[in-house]
This record gives sequence, C-alpha cells and structure tokens, in this order.
Amino acid sequence: MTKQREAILRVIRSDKCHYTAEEIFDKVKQILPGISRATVYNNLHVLMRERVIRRITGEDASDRYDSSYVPHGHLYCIACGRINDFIVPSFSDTLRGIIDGDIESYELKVRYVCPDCVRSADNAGGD
Amino acid sequence: MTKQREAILRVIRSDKCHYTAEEIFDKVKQILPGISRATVYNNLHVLMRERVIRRITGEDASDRYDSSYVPHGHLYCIACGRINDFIVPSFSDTLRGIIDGDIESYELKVRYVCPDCVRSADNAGGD
DNA sequence: AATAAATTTGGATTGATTCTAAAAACGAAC
DNA sequence: GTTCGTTTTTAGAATCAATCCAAATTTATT
Repeated sequence: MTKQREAILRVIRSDKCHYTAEEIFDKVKQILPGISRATVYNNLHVLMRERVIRRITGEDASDRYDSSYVPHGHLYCIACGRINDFIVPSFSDTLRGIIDGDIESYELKVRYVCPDCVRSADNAGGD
Repeated sequence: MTKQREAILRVIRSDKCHYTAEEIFDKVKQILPGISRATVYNNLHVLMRERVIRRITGEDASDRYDSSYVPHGHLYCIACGRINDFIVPSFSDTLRGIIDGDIESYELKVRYVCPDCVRSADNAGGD
C-alpha cells in the first residue's frame, strides 16, 4: 500500500459524495502535491478490481466512484445535481428470481427531483 | 421531418439491439452516404428531448441508444457483450413507494453471464 | 546490498462527443 | 413558385475524460 493509494482511498471515503476522478485528483493534490493524474486512474482501477470501490457511469460526462461495494441504488436530482444513495429491499433476490444466468452486479440510477428542489419549485411558482 | 432524421430513426428501430452513435452512423451511411456524424448526434439529442429514444450509458466507452422509452432494465453479459432487455414488474411503483421526490425515469443495468455463456463455460471446464 | 516486481510520473494519444460557422433544406405566407 | 425566416445539415476543429507509454522511482524479497 503506497502513500498515494492510501491518500486516494482516504479521499474517496472522506464523504459519501461520489467524486469524479478529477475531483479526487484535486483533493489528493492537497495532501500529495506531486501526484499524477495517471496514478489516480491507476489506483481507481486497482481498487475496482479488488472490489473496494465501484464505478458509477455518470449522468454527466465523467464517471464517479462509490466508496461502497454494497449493492444500492443512486438518486440523481436533475435540478440540483446531487446524488444520494438508496436501498431497494431484497432487490438482488428479486433480480435473481426474474433473470436466468449468473448475476454479477447491478447499477440502478433514478433521475428525479429531490424533495428540497420540489419545495423550491413550489415556492417559485406561487405567482 | 428531414430524410436524415427519418433514416436515423429507421436504423434505431430496425433491431432491438442498442446501437452506439458510431454504429448508427455507419448504418445510415448505407442509405444516405453523404450524412455527417454531427447530424447523427444532433438527431439523437432531438429524439431524446422528444422522448422517442433513450440513452443508456454504456458498459464500454460509448453510449448506446434504446428505441423504446418504456421503462425496462438492461442485461449486459460480461462474457459475450450482448445486451438484452428485461422487465421488473411494477418497478416504477416500487420506486415511488421508497423514494421521496418526483421520479422522472430510471436506468437499471445488470451485469451478468447470460445462459448461453454459462453453458459454454460449463462445457469448457470439463477436464 | 542486489534483484525483481510493482508503482508512479508526465506527456502523448485516443476516441467519443460537442462546438462552430457557413451552406442547404424546409415551411409558411404571399 | 418565389420570398423570407427558421431549422437542419455539414465538415472540420475543439474539447475532455480516460488510456497508454516508457522511463524513473519505490517497494518487496532474498
């Protein structure tokens, strides 16, 4: 475990945000100013292979990384852009009941307007 | 409706495959040899805005496009790369029961080994 | 210390997508 | 069917995340 990999992992785990590679790079640079972008990408791949983190293919251009490998869904607010986690109870079992074949993992992403943004929209529309 | 948009839509609907923009470009070129890549991208955006097609953010580098806007999941076989559709009965209702906020759409992608590939693997391992 | 294996680095490269500005096509009104 | 404003198409340039590369450095092993 190099100090670079340690710093990258600490950043990913520092928040339940789902950072992009670029955001991770920026944050690690504050700890290790000399770090290279390639090192960030290298380690993200290593950590994915080891099933420590998971990639979520982003709503925007760049991918994001999830500090947890436990199956869960993601809520993407189309108004404010924030991403939250959520759980569909026993969803893996549900899938196994429907799907023929060996399931490896799933990615569930819901586009929605979060409660906060729904409220703001309601207020704004009161003319 | 220009002849370009018509041809693009026909290609997307020609198969329940989920083509990439590049694949669509190649196929449309057989009908309209002069078509430009930019026109394909333009029209994919227009058709998405009109909710005629849907983008599925790919397992590989490039996005794919789904000729149906009806909610359903995708099965991605990590062995052969094929993509199949599947339906989780009343899943939209399930999500509405769990999630607070206004749901706009969902994307559900399951990584698995399809029955065909499971069989081939079983046969291959018989030494 | 010596050697082998893994990791880091900066820069170049790739490749999908978006942008741009000019030309062409389209559609409505006359 | 000509005119005018709007939309669409086009080719190529630009962008940008991600990957690749080969050399230098670090880490692990004997």
